[in-house]
Amino acid sequence: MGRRPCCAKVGINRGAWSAREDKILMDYIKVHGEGKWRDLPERAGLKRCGKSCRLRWLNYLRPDIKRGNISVEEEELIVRLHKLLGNRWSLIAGRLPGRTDNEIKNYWNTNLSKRVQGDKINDSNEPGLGGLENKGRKLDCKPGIDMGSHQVIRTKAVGCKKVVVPWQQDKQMIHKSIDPGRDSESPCSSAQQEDSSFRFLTDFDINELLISDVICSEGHQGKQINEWESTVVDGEVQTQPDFPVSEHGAKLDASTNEAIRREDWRNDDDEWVKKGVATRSQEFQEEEEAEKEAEEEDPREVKPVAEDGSDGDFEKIKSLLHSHTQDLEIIQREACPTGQHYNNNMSVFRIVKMIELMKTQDEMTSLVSRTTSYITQTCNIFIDKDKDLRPSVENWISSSLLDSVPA
DNA sequence: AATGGGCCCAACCGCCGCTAT
DNA sequence: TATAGCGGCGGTTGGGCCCAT
Repeated sequence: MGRRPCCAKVGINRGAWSAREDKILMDYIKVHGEGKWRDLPERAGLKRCGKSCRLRWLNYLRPDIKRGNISVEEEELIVRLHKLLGNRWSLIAGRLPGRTDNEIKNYWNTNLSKRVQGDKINDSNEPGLGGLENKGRKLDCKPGIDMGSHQVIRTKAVGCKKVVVPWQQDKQMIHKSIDPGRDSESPCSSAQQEDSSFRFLTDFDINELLISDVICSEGHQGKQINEWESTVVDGEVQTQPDFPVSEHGAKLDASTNEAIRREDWRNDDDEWVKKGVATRSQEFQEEEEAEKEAEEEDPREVKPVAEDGSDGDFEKIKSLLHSHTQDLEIIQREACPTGQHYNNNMSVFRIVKMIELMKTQDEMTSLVSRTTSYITQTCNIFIDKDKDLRPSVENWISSSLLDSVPA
């Protein structure tokens, strides 16, 4: 299956943009906004390829682009993010407001990569950025950050094959499912798994998400899991009264540094898993007890509709979900300073990407735990009570999410 | 002053993921 | 389910500039 070229090659201007072309493009975008790049040249009267217009706008004409030299602080951040993420320039650029991926890529290739190389050769015995100099400047880098060899975090969509989300009555299974060292066998009965209307909430292996996707995913091929994704996104933001969404922006840098500092879980997956097995069993027991206590007092706890036979909790659930889909907007806004919004079909893996720099692994584990718990809790209400009502709730969850996510 | 080499960076190219149909 | 199309990403290119000879 061939792809037609993005534009006709004949009659198209190439090379450097003239001031007049820039003005036409800026004026057009000012009126019509970004997007529809393919049609833009014709509509705007530009003899340019749509992709060329997009690039010109994103890398040069955008009003929020920061001009001037890259500061020492920015440079250090680039180095550290590159250590963490590898050549994923757009992600790195997302952490440097006003800087474009192209600019950072160029800066890396022309300045930093050589110095990193030199650092590896000349300074192999000394940890840190000892050999990293920039026109007389020396980066003030924290000890323990090795410029040379590193293992980057690679996020990748993970195919969801297994069912691990447990039923309400066996809450301990929730913890089992997120513990990398424990048995990942599905706690759900086959009959429950076959319930197609519920499957979109359960077709998900948290073990894979945690180990392969969050920590260092490799060898997995993504696939679309839109229905489930929406729900988990919903759960992700809605299930955590202790999740300080409004403070995320302020915590971005601190959490990034923290993520980089935590060499222990990045350098060796197996080692991390071992550590996790050793320490998490006890942690989860403690968390479980704490949760039990908290649940008894939590006014937001949603009781099964079956208890009093009314549907009143449906409205309560709707209200909770709605309030947290608003939180999702905040997360998006603060996690995407470049304005690069994710589109309506929010996937959990995109969310993971967004927050991977903001959250440590432990936070992530806790996040998935709460998400799983909430989804399970919510669904059981309808499984227990009213099979006819459940699809409408599922639909409502999906549609309300779509409404709440900025285009 | 002419020339050649190196550097910088805007722009291009090709591929890929996602979405709509 | 298959396919077409769009937007985005990362690697590469090449023109212009600077500097040493």
